[in-house]
This record gives sequence, C-alpha cells and structure tokens, in this order.
Amino acid sequence: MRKAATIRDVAARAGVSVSVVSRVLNGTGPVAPAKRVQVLDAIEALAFRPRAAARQLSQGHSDTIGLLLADLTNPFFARLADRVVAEARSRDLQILLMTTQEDPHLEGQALDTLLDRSVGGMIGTPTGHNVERWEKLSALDIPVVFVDRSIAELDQVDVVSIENIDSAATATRHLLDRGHTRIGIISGPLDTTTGVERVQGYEQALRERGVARDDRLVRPAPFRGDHGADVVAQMLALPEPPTGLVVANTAQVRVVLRMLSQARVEIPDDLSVVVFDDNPWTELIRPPLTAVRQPIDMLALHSVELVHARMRQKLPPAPRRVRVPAEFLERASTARR
Amino acid sequence: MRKAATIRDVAARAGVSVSVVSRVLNGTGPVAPAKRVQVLDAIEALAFRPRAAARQLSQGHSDTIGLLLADLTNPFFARLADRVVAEARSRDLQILLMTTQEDPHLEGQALDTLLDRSVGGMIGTPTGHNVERWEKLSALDIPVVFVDRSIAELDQVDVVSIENIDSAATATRHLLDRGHTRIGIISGPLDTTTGVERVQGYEQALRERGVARDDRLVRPAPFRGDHGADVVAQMLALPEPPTGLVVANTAQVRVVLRMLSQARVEIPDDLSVVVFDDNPWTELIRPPLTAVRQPIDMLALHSVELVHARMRQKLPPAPRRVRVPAEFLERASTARR
DNA sequence: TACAAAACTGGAACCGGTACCACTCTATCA
DNA sequence: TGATAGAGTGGTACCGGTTCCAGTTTTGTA
Repeated sequence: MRKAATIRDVAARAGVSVSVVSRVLNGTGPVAPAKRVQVLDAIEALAFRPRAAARQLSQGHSDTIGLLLADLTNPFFARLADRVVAEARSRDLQILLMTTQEDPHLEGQALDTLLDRSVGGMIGTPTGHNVERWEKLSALDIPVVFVDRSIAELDQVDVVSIENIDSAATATRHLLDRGHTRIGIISGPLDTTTGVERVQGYEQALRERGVARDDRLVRPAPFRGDHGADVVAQMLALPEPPTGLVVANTAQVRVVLRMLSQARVEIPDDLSVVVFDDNPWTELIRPPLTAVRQPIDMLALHSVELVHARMRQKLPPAPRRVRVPAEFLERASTARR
Repeated sequence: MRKAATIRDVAARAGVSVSVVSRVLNGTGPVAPAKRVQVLDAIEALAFRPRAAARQLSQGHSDTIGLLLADLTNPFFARLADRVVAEARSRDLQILLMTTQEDPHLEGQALDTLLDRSVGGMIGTPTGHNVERWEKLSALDIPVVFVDRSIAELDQVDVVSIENIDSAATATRHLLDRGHTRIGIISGPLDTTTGVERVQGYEQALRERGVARDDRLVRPAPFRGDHGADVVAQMLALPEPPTGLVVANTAQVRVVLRMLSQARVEIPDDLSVVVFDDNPWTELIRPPLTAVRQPIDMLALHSVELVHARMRQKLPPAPRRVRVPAEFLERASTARR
C-alpha cells in the first residue's frame, strides 16, 4: 500500500510550489488560472486529500465541534443529536460526541478532553456544574453554545432553548381551562434553568387565575433514575390529590407514565396529563398524549449556526439568547374535570 | 489570554529536554525518578495538556473512532450510540459521529471525510453500498467494524450483530405455536444482511412445521419512509389475510403500529404482532408488545473492544464475527389464534 | 514609454508533538 | 581491572499542512 499523497507530492506533480497548492486549496491568495488547473489535475490524479490534523496543527484550531449531551437514551437528545449532525454536515463541520449521563464528574472529564482536542466550538447541555471549566473554554476563545438548558452564572455564553416559561404556562392554562385547580408539576432539578423556568411558567398561569400554589404539588425530580415516579405517587396519595399533572421533565415522562399505568390510574379520567416533549412514540400510547412539542430542528439549526458564526468571528461579542417557541398539541390525555 | 503551554515550555521549566517530557507522557522510555517528578510538577504548574492534533500528525493515526450510524431518530441506533460513547470513554477513545440517513450518497461523503481525519478506526452500520470506499479504509489499515448489519462482499471486515436467523425463527415459532399459519413478515431491504437473515430464520421456522411460504406475506420495506405501513395494509387486504405478523424491520415498527391503530386492527385479537427491538416505549403501548430484545450494551461493548484491539494490533488478521444472542420477550401483543 | 500598482510565485519558518540515534554514566560480571 | 550491558539523556529530523515575506512578472495609467 503506497503512502497517501501529501501536498508536496501534488506540488511536484503540478510543477508548482506548495504555497500555490495551498492557495488553490483554500483560496487564500491569487493563483494563475493555468496553474490552478494543473494543481487541480494533480490533486485528482493523486487522489490527494489534505490531512485534517496537519491543518489543525498549523492553524491552531479545528473545524470540529464538540457536542456534549446529557444522554442519548432520551429521545429528545437523540433527535437533537441527529439534527445537529445533519446541520454540521451541511456546513462541513465535524461532530465529536460525548455524553455526561447527567454526571458532573463525567462532564468535567469530557470538557478536559475537548480542550485537548482543541475543538473549534462546543454545543452542550450543561449539568449545571463545572462552571470554571466552561469559563475556561470561553476564555480560550472557544465558542460555546448551550442548548436546551443553560447555567445562570455564565451569562456570557450563547443559549438556544425553547420558550420555557410560556410553554409551561400554556400547558398549565390548558388544564385550568378544563376546570382543574389541583395541578401537579414534575420539573427538572431546580439548579437547571429548564427546571426553574418551567416552574415559573406554571406559577404564572396559576397566579393569572388566582389559584393558590401548593408546595406539595410542585416537585422537582432528577433527570436520571426513576425518582419522578415516586414523586407522582406521593402526590396522588395526598388527601386532595391533583386531577391534572404537568410532566415538565422530559427524562421522567416515561417512568411517570409507567408508574401511572401500573397503578391503574386512568388517563384522563382519573388524571389529566400534559408532557413536555413529543416524540414519535407518544402518539402510540393509549391515550395519545397532550404534549409540548419542542422544535428540535430549530434548536439544532440555531445552535450550529451560532457556533459556526462565532468560529468565523462573524458575530458581535454580545451573547445571543435564541428562544424558539414550542408548539402545544392537544390530544386525548387531558379532559374536562 | 496567555497562550497555552507546549511540551517545550514544560521541558524548560523542568530543566530537561523535550524527549524526557515526551517519555514521561507516554512511558515510551526510561526516565530517572527525580526527573519524572520535576516534569510532572512542571506539567501541573503550567496546566499543560498535549495537543491531540500534534500527536496525531507525527504518529500518523489518531485515537478517534468514526461512528457512522444510519439514523439517530431510531431509538435502536440512539441507544447504541449512547453505549458506544460510554465504552469509548472508558478506553480513552473519542467518537466522531456521522449519520447516513440510509442514503448511500451521504454515506460516501461521510466515509471520505473520515479518511481525511485519518480516524484510527470505524464502527458503522453500512447502507450496503460504497463497497469500494469501505475497502479503501481497510486497505489503509484503518480497522473497520460493522455493527448490526454487514456487507456480504466484504468478508474481511469484522462484524458484531445479533443472531438474526435464530431470533427471527424464534419469533416465528412463537406465532406457529399459538396456532397461526398465515404469518406475515416485514423485513429490512433484501440487500442488507439483517433483511436477508431474518427472512431466512422465518422460512426456517415455517419449514420445520411444514407450513408453506406465501410470497405475498414476505415483504421487505425500506428503512426510511412509511412504506412498511402500506405493505402491511396490502397483506391485510388479501383474501386470506395473516393472523400473525413479524415486524423484523426496526425502523418500520412505529409506522406499522400507527397504521394498525388507525385501521382499528385490534392487537392481538385481529392480529398477533411480534416486533424486533424492544425500546423503553414499547411497554407503554397498549397492549405491551412481544419483542425481540437486542442486547445493545453487548453490541456496543464488542464493537468498541474489537476496533480498539485492532488499533493496537492485538488481534490476528482473520476477520472476527461476533454474534450475540437476542432475548425473546413475550408480552401481550400475541395470542392463541 | 515609463513607472507604479497589482498579480503571482516560491522559499522557508512554524505549529507541537514523536522517535530515532548518538552519547554519557553506572552497575555488573568475568 | 577492564569490558560491556543497559539506564538515562538530549539533539534534531520529521509529520503535512499554513502563512509570511521577499522577489518576479504582468497590468494599468499617465
């Protein structure tokens, strides 16, 4: 097996210097039309492909984006990854994939690795910890975009997410409109922005209608594990159990539904349920679920677009906060009380 | 912002040569204990992290594995990606993610890119095309492992998959045992190994029981699109429609179920259904689905282990074919005829 | 026709590691 | 006591691109 051709082989074959070949490759300087053709022919003939590592070494940065997601087992993140990969390809960017499994320690390791690779940019769903390391990435001029969630302390970082407050308020109003006043909400952890904001939206809707907030009906659950199921069970065991439920923690939707099914809680007769995130399986569940659909393709599009623009320094330094509206889908899991 | 430290900075600070630092870093040669400590201290003090690109350039290969999956929207591949990422991390390998969307053209582009990046290895679910490019990777001594599916012509490539024939035979026998003789099967395209093998298993089970094969009940469907639904509809419109159905095409399970639900076909009363691949949502569907569960963690483990071993040239050249057994889960979607 | 500006070209340093090789210094053994 | 193996060390070429800069040619304009 012959060794792969290098830029010097191409230069020799085309009868020009490596500088010219490089300029043809990148369009970074003038090249006479005739020589350009010779170079292109030589590239073709030798099947030359520039080594990414060499370019990266001399330029100091790469066209690879680190994608740090919580958990690919969650269909929301899986579909997000799918779209991000597609958007990246259309911009000739590569995706280095890592997962945190919602574990700050793993997240820390992943961030270190990403630094070594001198990725050109980062898209991530932060666990909420490792603030110093995220800061360090930014300090090294590596563009970072948070998607879905963010970290409040890091207000210099770009964020792309859905309108969490509005969406939660809409979901809650939907239940209020149907006569429910005892409405439970399972949110993400309150040290994540999605957790906090969705609870805010919920509270806002209650306030609008003059319904008092009951602490026992507002419960966060971690993203990992089955804790959400326990929390719902506790709510249902209250003297005055809720008749409506908002599951605002995407990762807990499945376990909550499983628990309700096992406990023979009839939806929507015993309990009206709205879930966050609509995935292709929700419509196969009986009854089909009323859901807040997150526009995943928009989240992916904006995230990639944003890192890409920052990588090319096409954007003023001020941090961007992109908020895309989510769609509310009424199906059969919610009913008049 | 100060520039990041290089190996020469470390050498200077520790009062040694770069060779010594490199040896400390990689354990590639002897270093006096005292100097080792000095070097380690300097690394610590300067927060030095070796640049991956530089190492890759001089070594000619990288510790990055290209992961080329069909489609992250399919929970099977998403969970596979999740496990592959985890296995890779525990071996200090990185994952460069790409998707083919089942499109040979996109797959071709992705393979080209992977070549440029001089990835150290590849794990992929081939579309069945681009044979020359896969061969080229192998010819360049880049270890390739096919997972889930493979390409028959490329018999020199390692493969990790489930026991497709057995699994399909088991699923079919399960229906035969319950008195079904008109059994339909929706397989993957017949130019994929999973498609062919699962049909073989189906036929084998029929033969064992002396049931004649009816061509109209053996239908492949592409992985993309909703074609599987049409095919099932056609089967059900036959003069003698099937009473049992094996959906052996993971990607079509969802659309088939949706169609059955819309057509008000009662499962299992009108039709007993066995599906390939069990994902966390299948048990939430009414009725819970009888399924062939693919041991995704094993598929991931073996794939990564295999590329890793090949990357370190720890394996004899003969191609490995790892076949892991799949589990059969009886639930409520199949019943006696 | 003369001369400045623009287009074009190639040499070579550089990015940050790895690894080969030559050399020094001990320790061991006959 | 001298030969010798082997640990320990540093110098430096090399990997394959990019880019700066100085030098040459072409073009445009007065």
